[in-house]
Amino acid sequence: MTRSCALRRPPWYAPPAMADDKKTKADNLKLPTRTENFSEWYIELVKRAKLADNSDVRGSMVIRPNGYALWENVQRVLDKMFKDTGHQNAYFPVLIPESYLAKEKKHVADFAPQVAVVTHAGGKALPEGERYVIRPTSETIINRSFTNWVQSYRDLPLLINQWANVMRWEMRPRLFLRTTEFLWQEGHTCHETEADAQAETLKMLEVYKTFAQDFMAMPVLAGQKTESEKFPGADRTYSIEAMMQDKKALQAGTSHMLGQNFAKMFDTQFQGRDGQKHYVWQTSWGVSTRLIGALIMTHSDDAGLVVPPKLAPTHVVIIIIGRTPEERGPVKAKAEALAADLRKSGLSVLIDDDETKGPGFKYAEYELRGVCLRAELGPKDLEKSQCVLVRRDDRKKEFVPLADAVTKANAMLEQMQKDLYAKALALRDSNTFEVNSYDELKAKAEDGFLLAHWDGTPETEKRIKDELGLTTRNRPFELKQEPGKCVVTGNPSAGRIVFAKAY
RNA sequence: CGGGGUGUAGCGCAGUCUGGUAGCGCGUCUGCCUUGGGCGCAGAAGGUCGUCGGUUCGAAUCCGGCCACCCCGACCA
Repeated sequence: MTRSCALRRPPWYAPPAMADDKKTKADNLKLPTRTENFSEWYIELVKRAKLADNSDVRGSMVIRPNGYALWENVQRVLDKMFKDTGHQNAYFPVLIPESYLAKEKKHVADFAPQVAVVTHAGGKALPEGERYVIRPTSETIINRSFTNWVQSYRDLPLLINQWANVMRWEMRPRLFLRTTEFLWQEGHTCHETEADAQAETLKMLEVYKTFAQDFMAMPVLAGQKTESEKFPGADRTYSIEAMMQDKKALQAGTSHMLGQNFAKMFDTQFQGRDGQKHYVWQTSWGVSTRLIGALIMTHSDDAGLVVPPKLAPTHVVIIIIGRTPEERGPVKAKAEALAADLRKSGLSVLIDDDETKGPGFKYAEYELRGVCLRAELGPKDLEKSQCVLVRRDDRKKEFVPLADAVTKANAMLEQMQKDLYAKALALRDSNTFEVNSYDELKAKAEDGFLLAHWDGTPETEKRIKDELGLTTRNRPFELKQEPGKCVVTGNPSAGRIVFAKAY
């Protein structure tokens, strides 16, 4: 059928597809490169590594097992950190009476465009005033409970966290980074004094920073957000900001000092040591599945996903090599023994004994999926009592005696964790600049983090955003604050702030 | 919501200009073969060509409406 059809073509006819035939099969399977098109690389990587799919609901995504496994590891580690700092988990409803949001004027005004409203239920239109919103965040409904829970200063501090989904109607969704529905945790706490609440706000920001650096191997700048970047309803907002490989900034976590704003709206009061009624001081803080996007864009390369060992669902994959059952049998036995030993040392191990795929295919496949370490084991290795270990990030082959394999694998993973951090830090440092004039700010707009003096006014901030597409990220604690002159207006500035293109 | 683009097999695409009833690569399935960087050979399955309508003897192809998705802007963790 194919043939007769082809013959019907005029003799000079050559299907355009022929042009691509020079490409090898391997070329066709490759990802777009980061330098060619970063955003296409990202999308393709997410899909090909089977992390997530777009769903038929615009802006919503399906998180596939490979992607969800990453989130589960994020959850496992953070949940422990929260509990170690005295927090408890609870769960609050996904539907919030619309009237709750309206109680906080700034809160409702800023969230309104992003909120999905339930207008019909039980087969009927809900009357005005009895409608529900799907939570975009839970400060309001949680405060409703807190009001009942808190009676006395003895009930404080109240330290609650919830793992949940939230919904914010987004105009321009992007897998993991910005989806209409996303998974997150939101911590909500009540304190007796302003100082206590402020301390909690910074403590949790520090927890996020530690998590980002020690587990995600992602350097972050912790600091305070400006007025206009502040959370609606907070007194102060803090964030951790990371630099992706395309030099754009990504807000990876936030922590808010809420003051008494929500307490006053919901009358959350306690009887103090002085016998008088006082409003509680509150905080809230959260990180989301956006972290998975951050993880990908920080470490991955043109071959696929790279995951820091401390968050990797699979640490080692053992590839069995051999032609015949006679060859494969002993190799497989040895592989299983090795896997058992590796597992005993705390690693997650996969053995690939699929005979229908060649080793080369498997190497590429596990690189795409981000398995940290590949162990190759074949007949030649058995003769020498060795195996081949290859780190995902540098892909250098090492021949290791089987007797040392467990120790070596663990050491390599530990080194990989460190190297990933160092590499990410080097990227950030070499793309962070002090700029001292508007022209320089403009010239370097695409170049990374720009430390500039700013007069502190929302007007100037907006002008820079409108004209250059740069937003303030935060005022990092680690950045020494010395007075200077605003690069736009020349007015006095208390210190430099980070400007960058942002996700 | 504005500007641009794309809808054809599971995925990536050609075919549309010039109408004649659908093809390529990858993947999948079967058999043989192969295994240290995406093996090879042979065979097979798989598509109401986004959707609705119009023109025509005849529409993936021409005309009109609608829908969806992607990219760029406004919003954002």
